[in-house]
Amino acid sequence: MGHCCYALSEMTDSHQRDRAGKRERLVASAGELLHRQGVSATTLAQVAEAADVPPGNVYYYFKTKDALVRAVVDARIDEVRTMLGSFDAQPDPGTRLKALTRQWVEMRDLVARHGCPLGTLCSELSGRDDGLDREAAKMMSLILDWAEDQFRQMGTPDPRDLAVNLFAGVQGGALLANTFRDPDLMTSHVRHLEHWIDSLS
Amino acid sequence: MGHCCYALSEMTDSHQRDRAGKRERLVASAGELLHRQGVSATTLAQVAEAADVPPGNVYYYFKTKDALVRAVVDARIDEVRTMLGSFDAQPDPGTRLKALTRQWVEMRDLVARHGCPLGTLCSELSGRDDGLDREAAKMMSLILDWAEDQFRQMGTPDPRDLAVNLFAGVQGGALLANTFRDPDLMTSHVRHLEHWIDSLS
DNA sequence: GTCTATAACCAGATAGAC
DNA sequence: GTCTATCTGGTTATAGAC
Repeated sequence: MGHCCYALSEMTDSHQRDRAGKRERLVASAGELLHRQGVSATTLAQVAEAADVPPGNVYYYFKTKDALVRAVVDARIDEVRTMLGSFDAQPDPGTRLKALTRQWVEMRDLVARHGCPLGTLCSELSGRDDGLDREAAKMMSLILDWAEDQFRQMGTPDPRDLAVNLFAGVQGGALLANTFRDPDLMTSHVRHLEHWIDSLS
Repeated sequence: MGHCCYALSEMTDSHQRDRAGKRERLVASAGELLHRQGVSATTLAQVAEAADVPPGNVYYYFKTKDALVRAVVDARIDEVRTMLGSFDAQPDPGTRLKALTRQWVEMRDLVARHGCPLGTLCSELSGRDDGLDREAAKMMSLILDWAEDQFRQMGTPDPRDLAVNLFAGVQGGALLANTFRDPDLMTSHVRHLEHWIDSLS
């Protein structure tokens, strides 16, 4: 997340460097294209070309298109975990919560162009018969549970409702920033949310 | 909007009853399918079948698929206008704003299943080279401008920011309700927003 | 184990029949 | 004026070549 939104974990086994390299390039390219164009509008040929992999060759690395999408979602889940973990360095829950919302300010240009990478995925994957919608929901659950915990540490009543309120604000702000292609909308809206956080302590 | 979310304006010319009837049935069916499945995942064959029109025949009524999508967006814009107009009956701006948010509570089941009919459209149509993204943005502009005006009537400072804050909350709540398939999330979140509105006056 | 040629299918769009 | 048979292109997926 954050500056390096489409980043993925480093490869570990140098024996399988090329293979893993291609696989990861495919997931990275797919993640970017899924964000920019949506899931069903993105073709495997586009993903292959963006990853510099021969077209049609995608099926060697992923049994089906859905499997590739699933890999993208799982990568996002990892990114969310890493992001939340990085906030532990902050001294108090209010500062940690503002470190969360600041992420969306930092990727405001990306958000204005293509929407929140998490929100658009959840929106498009919602209501699928396979488990992909639930997988996408995990991204949001991680954040909501984490935020709820922060509010609880602040000693506020109804920490879950506050977490939902905060993150709904972030997601709704991202949607409007995208709709109006206006990164500044994201910035000023998050400022509003941060003032709200400060008002609670 | 509201209870009859996919409703369209009545036909006017009984001479063209069948023709207009089919055209409107196509727009209504398309609107529902676009909401349920998304734009690019919806095929014209599905729309034709849902509207009980011969497949392939869609092109007699709409030059292209984009033209059909545009007709759906325009119909939504009209629905938004009608909805906002219906709130004029309310006595004061605070009550009018709560009448707005109440709409999303009333369609909470629809929202939980397929997302906000306005938000998902804007999300998917954003960043298109044709003017469809701007057309979709009009739906949101109408609501934001109207809400801004209500806040201004309440005499609050920064009415535009408050309008954005309110509607971002609604849209974000809809996204989370959809992600977790939980209509109650929409209900309780809107209650939170309504308390916030009350706290301003 | 890695990749390519091709199959099978389905989309949007059109020419022309009624 | 209304509708249908068909075409073209592109997509997912696979069988089999290297």
